[in-house]
Amino acid sequence: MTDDTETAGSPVLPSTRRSIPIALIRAREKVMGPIREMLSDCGITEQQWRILRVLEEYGPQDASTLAERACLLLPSQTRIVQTLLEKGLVTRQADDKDRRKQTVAITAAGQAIIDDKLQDAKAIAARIEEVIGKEKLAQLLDILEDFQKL
Amino acid sequence: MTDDTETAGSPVLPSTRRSIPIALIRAREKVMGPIREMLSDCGITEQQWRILRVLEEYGPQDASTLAERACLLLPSQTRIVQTLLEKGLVTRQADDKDRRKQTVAITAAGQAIIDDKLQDAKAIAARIEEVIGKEKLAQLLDILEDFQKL
DNA sequence: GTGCAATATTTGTTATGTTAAATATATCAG
DNA sequence: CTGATATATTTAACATAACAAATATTGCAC
Repeated sequence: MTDDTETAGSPVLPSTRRSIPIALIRAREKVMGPIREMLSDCGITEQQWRILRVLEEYGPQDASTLAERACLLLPSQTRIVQTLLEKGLVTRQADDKDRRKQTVAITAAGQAIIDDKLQDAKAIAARIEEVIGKEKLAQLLDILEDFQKL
Repeated sequence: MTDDTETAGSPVLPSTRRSIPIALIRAREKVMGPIREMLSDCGITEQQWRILRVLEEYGPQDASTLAERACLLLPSQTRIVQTLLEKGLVTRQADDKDRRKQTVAITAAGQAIIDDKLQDAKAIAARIEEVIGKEKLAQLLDILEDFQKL
């Protein structure tokens, strides 16, 4: 099927298959399918998982930095961190130097959840690599990183 | 900064910068920033815009097909289409052959909104192309399409 | 110290994601 | 033709998140 089949009256923008934001979300939905399944097993949402992953990678950090890295708005993050606190998966405490800042950190229980899902996550990553190819995947990640320059 | 700076105790998964789902969402957030700004001007949400874009590209189509293309669950889409109906941007009518199916189509008013935003959208696309590069952008879109095979 | 900016949280509203159930139509075996 | 099943979509209900505005606290310049 070419881009001209099945079109409406007069498309004035690039095909949605060649639209960056739509192509990104379509790819992401495909990737997230098995991951959401994995997470629903342990009662963790996508955003909660993202916070845990960022905390694991970068260590304890203030709320603003965490929100930037986890792609969350601060008010949303505050509520998500609260539920993670109740679950005992993270801690939150005021910074000693600047008491406006709240430092969030992952707990052993939080780390345990990541460790538990490690095999699943690796299997999902392997499946993706199998379909897309190692080389293209590396290219993709390189290009995606470039978007941070926007 | 290397991947080893600022790490927590023992990261067991790839850096979030090399994690496909997180890299996809980070890139998408960067791209969507100016687009959300553009859309807020005309009181259209991201999902509403996606529906209009897909309807413009593929023409009138049944709800299931539309949902698949716009990356929306049917119940969410039903509500979004209802608000688009109230705004007069789309129409919905039962299919003649199979009256279970609902055919959704964009109206002239809906098309007008797309046309209105055309210049803005082109400027945003041009900015992305300027930063990422035409060639890499084409590569990116090719690779993202491959994810549909997952 | 006063005023202003910065950091987070809190609150309220709206929109969406998600699951299950309900509705309407179509298909098909008998 | 009837009843059972399958398909397409909507509705309902709840949880989550986006977003905007208000509040509280701290840090900093003057």
